[in-house]
Amino acid sequence: MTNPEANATIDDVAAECIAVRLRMVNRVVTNIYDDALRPLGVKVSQMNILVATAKLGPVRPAEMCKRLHLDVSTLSRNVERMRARGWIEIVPDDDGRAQPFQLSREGENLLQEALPAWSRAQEQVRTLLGPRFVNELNRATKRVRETTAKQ
Amino acid sequence: MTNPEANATIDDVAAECIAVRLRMVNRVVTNIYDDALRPLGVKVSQMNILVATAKLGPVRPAEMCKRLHLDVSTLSRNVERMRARGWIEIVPDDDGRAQPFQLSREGENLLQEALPAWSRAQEQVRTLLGPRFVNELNRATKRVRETTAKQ
DNA sequence: AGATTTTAAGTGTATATGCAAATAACAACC
DNA sequence: GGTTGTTATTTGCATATACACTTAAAATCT
Repeated sequence: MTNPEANATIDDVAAECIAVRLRMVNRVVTNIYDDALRPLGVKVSQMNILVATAKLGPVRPAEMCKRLHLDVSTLSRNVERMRARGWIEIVPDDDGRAQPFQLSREGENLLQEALPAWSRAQEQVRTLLGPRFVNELNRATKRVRETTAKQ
Repeated sequence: MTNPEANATIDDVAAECIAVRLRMVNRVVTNIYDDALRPLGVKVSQMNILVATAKLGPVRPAEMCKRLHLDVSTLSRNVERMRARGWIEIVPDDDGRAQPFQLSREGENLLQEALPAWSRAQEQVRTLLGPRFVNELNRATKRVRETTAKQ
């Protein structure tokens, strides 16, 4: 029952839980992109950050985290791994606390080389989930961006 | 451009990548459920498995993994953690390789106690994402279940 | 200017996740 | 019935993720 008056049951959770479904689809989709990107030695999680970095130019971790709704400590480790691989580089900043980073030449090369694999995965996933899901995902994403500011 | 003839660009990835959006929404939603469940000392990832275990009765890891599209090694560790907490118990099986498990009494108690927190998170997420997204997620989930059998 | 508060980022710890390889038990084949 | 192959699960390793806490630097306040 979706009746808010009634108390939920374990069966309701099994039948309706949004997190169950979303997390399952997320696993399947992530694996499809990761499979396609494997020959390039990059995972979709890092490609996401690299693409966002390409778009934002030199950007501070905190700013990136707001955009991606990512915890700063998570980004910190990801940045370190990608820096170690030479895909991003730290740039100086007037504020001594800040550690802005940007895409390196190698990072841009990697992205260029990854585009065909990305396209294949993207098409595979679009076919799997259907265009209506993708449309609703876009709307939901906008709503999330507007609603939860993620200090 | 969504034109399959043309080569994708980095801007296309930033503007269209399904994985970026899905993973972001997944992070936000997981955090909402985890926040609600924190007082109970369980995360939504484990609650998912507990609920599936409640529904399936004694179940083998491989069978559970097919249902949830989870890697067997991932489930193996999750089961170990939940067994250590007393929420599930291993049951004997004729096949010496199999390690079927079921919900324990304590596991069922935990689920019962977690229901109100789950309901709050579920409503919060439904409001955030909108009913149309939830509908499409359900359709997409069915398609994933039918399409990718996940050996 | 000096003390306090706020902000930016990194560290410690824990869970979640998946691939590759190892292990163990069953099944099939000759 | 012993060898070979298959299946079920676990382990080793690496990344992704977040919370709590720490550290360092800037901003504010008096």
